[in-house]
Amino acid sequence: MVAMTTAARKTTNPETGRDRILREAAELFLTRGYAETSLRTIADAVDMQPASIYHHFESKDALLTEILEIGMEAVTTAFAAAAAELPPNASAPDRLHAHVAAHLEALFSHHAFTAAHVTVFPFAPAEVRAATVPKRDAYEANWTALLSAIAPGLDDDGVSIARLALFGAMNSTVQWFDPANGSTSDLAAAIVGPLWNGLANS
Amino acid sequence: MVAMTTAARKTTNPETGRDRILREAAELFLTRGYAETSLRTIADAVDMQPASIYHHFESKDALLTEILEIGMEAVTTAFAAAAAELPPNASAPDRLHAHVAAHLEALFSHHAFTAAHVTVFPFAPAEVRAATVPKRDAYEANWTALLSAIAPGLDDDGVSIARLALFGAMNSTVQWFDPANGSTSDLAAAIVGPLWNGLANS
DNA sequence: GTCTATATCTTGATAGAC
DNA sequence: GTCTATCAAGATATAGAC
Repeated sequence: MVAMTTAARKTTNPETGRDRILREAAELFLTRGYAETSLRTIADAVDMQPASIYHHFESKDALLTEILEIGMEAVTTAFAAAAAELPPNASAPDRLHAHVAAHLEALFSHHAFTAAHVTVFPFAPAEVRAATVPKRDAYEANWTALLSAIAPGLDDDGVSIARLALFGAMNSTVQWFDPANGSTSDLAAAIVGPLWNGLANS
Repeated sequence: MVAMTTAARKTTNPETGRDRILREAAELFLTRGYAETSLRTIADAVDMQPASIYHHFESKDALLTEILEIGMEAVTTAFAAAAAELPPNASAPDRLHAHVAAHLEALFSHHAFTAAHVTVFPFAPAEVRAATVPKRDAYEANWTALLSAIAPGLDDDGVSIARLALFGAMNSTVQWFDPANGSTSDLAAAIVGPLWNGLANS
């Protein structure tokens, strides 16, 4: 059970059997749920026998854990990349838009992995959740810092509520937004615009 | 398999064995997930044998269907009640706050039933989802009408996105808000305030 | 690294006594 | 209306050949 980093995984092209299992399983967990998806179903999707999966992953839980970790790495990397690309003197609404767009783009480009985080995580077995919590906390801290900086009038509770409500709004998009109908950047603008200026001005 | 309305159910006090099953099952589905919760677990929670549950519900799916229906009735009733209580000349932000507060209040007072709607519905068996969709659509139409009225500057797409993002924000509260830490009305104000006036002014 | 075969357990659901 | 007893199916996981 070797735990590779995303970097190591990315240099290992092309897609291995192991990667294929991860990808198909993530897709199935996302659409059907974790407990609802059997190893037989996953095995069918990758044209293997159920037993063969155990050569790559020690258990179904370990498979889910790795999927969730990949998803959290994707949004964390996207957040850092967006910060690096912003001009130093970017305005507050521009910064907000850049990070919302980055989150949404990661949500849809690594769709199965990141979206599984949104919908599957709450019902994952306790051990699986516990293994993923530290990375989630670190990512949330990025957002707390961002919102504090751009909305200095909010107190700590206000920042918390704003962050959680914004997460709720962004993450719910996996259940209703179709990237075929527009770019994630436009979607980000449609969310950030009314949020920044207020519905009062819309 | 008699399908009672909420009204009929409410006049049938006190809590029957059947009601107890509904309540405990809703709680378990919410916290552990539907597929993750066995009938044996539900039976334990109500101090019965698994077989006894089948006297009240014809299947596990039927039990979930009824739970989801109760939840949707609760928010629909709350929306109508909030509309009825508003003065005819209430301001747009007051109307928005009243309905957000009503939704949140219903979410937490009928917590297990309405929150199950948020988290369990996406993974419910297809037949269960199909049975509940019409009531969900009707409820959503209420919000579309409300948002169109109070933010006339938004086009249809803008209204849709605003509604979905707001739903995402409101419904995510079941995963992080604790009613012991404040009233749902205050929570509604904390969400509606920045949303209405804009983060730019916060 | 993938297979066949199978062990072991848990699941939703049923039969029938009381 | 609740029970005991049980079934048939499906689950995760393992053993060992190739």
